[in-house]
Amino acid sequence: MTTAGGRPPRRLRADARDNRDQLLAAARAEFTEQGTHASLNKIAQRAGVGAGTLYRHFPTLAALLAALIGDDVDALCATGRDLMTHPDPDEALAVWLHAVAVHATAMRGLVATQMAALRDRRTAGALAACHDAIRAAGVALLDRAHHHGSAPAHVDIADLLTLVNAAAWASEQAPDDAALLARLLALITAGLRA
Amino acid sequence: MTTAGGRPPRRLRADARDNRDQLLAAARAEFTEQGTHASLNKIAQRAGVGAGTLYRHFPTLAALLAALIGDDVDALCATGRDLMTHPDPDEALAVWLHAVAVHATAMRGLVATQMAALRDRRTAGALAACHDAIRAAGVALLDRAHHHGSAPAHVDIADLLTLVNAAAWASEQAPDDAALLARLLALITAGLRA
DNA sequence: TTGTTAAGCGGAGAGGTTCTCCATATCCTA
DNA sequence: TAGGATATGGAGAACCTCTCCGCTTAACAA
Repeated sequence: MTTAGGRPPRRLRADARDNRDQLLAAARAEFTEQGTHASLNKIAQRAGVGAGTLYRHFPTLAALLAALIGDDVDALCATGRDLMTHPDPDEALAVWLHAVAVHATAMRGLVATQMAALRDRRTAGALAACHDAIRAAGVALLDRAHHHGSAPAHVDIADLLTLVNAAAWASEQAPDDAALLARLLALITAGLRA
Repeated sequence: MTTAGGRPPRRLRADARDNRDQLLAAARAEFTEQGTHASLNKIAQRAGVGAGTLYRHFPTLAALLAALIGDDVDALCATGRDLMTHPDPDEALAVWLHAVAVHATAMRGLVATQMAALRDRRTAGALAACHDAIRAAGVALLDRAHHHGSAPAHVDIADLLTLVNAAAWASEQAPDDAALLARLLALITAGLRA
């Protein structure tokens, strides 16, 4: 909750803090049901607050998302640290990439919204912190695989993560092909062992 | 223009045909400027017709897109046929995949809209024909690479194309990194030679 | 306890979108 | 040229996002 998560501002009035929590809960519920295309209006309504309140707490969709996925991101980084002691560096990397992809598909539309948000000057900050945390974890695993002799030297972790996210996005578009994500990741990791 | 393109219906009244052409031209212009998030209202306005007319000719965004990209798809298939005589099967496949990706990024948002449309029962038909045509061209090239001994046997062309489209989508999200697409495709094709 | 005040609230409203409906206008054929 | 089939357009319904600002209320000092 502390490394990458969207921290609430310095000090919040008690009622404001309650509303913020209500909003996060409502958003999580609504996103789970509708994907990130859920209406922000409806989230405010579900939380029992006015639209203005939502927009004051979370000026953009990305800010809301960042607050929501912060914990997941921290968990992902912890998993990465654990995997550093895994006996097989190749498998460690593969397992972690899979975890990244699964996280990305936690809510329908998450990947796309994140990618879009990273491009948007207004909102890049909130999500960029999450991204950086993940990249840092990934670079360690990739380095280890490289020194182990299996991964090629010229692979950029940012590119690799981008491709993994893209695969997650694609698998999200085909919800009735549950095995697609695994097949796409296999295609990708095959390249790493080349 | 004949294989996969969105053919106009059987017989069209002369004025209707004119309007249809106006709409396609306006859509192409608007999509080029704004990406596929362009407002359909504005397209109708630009074409000088009412919104109702647009929706009668193209009930959905996907139908409009299918009519627009039909020619591109045919060109892609022709390129595929040409590449069948290329001396190096590996390179032929790589070149063709690159062409597929470039086609997919011709208009911002094209890939995402297509992918989404393929999932939508109302609109799957129009674009599925395009997809099938491309897949047919790809399977020939992949087969050839496989018999040449380079591509692994278990690769599904549909998965490969999905991954290539996903890469195209990702590179579209990062418009200021012009080389990203090439790097992602390199990552993918490295896996094919594994 | 009570008064002051800044923080926070909510919802109407501006301006955008998609998509439908059907009275009207236009083409085409006999 | 007349009449029926076909196509039109734009107002309107129902959504969306995001802003503004008068009102409410928590928090703190006296």
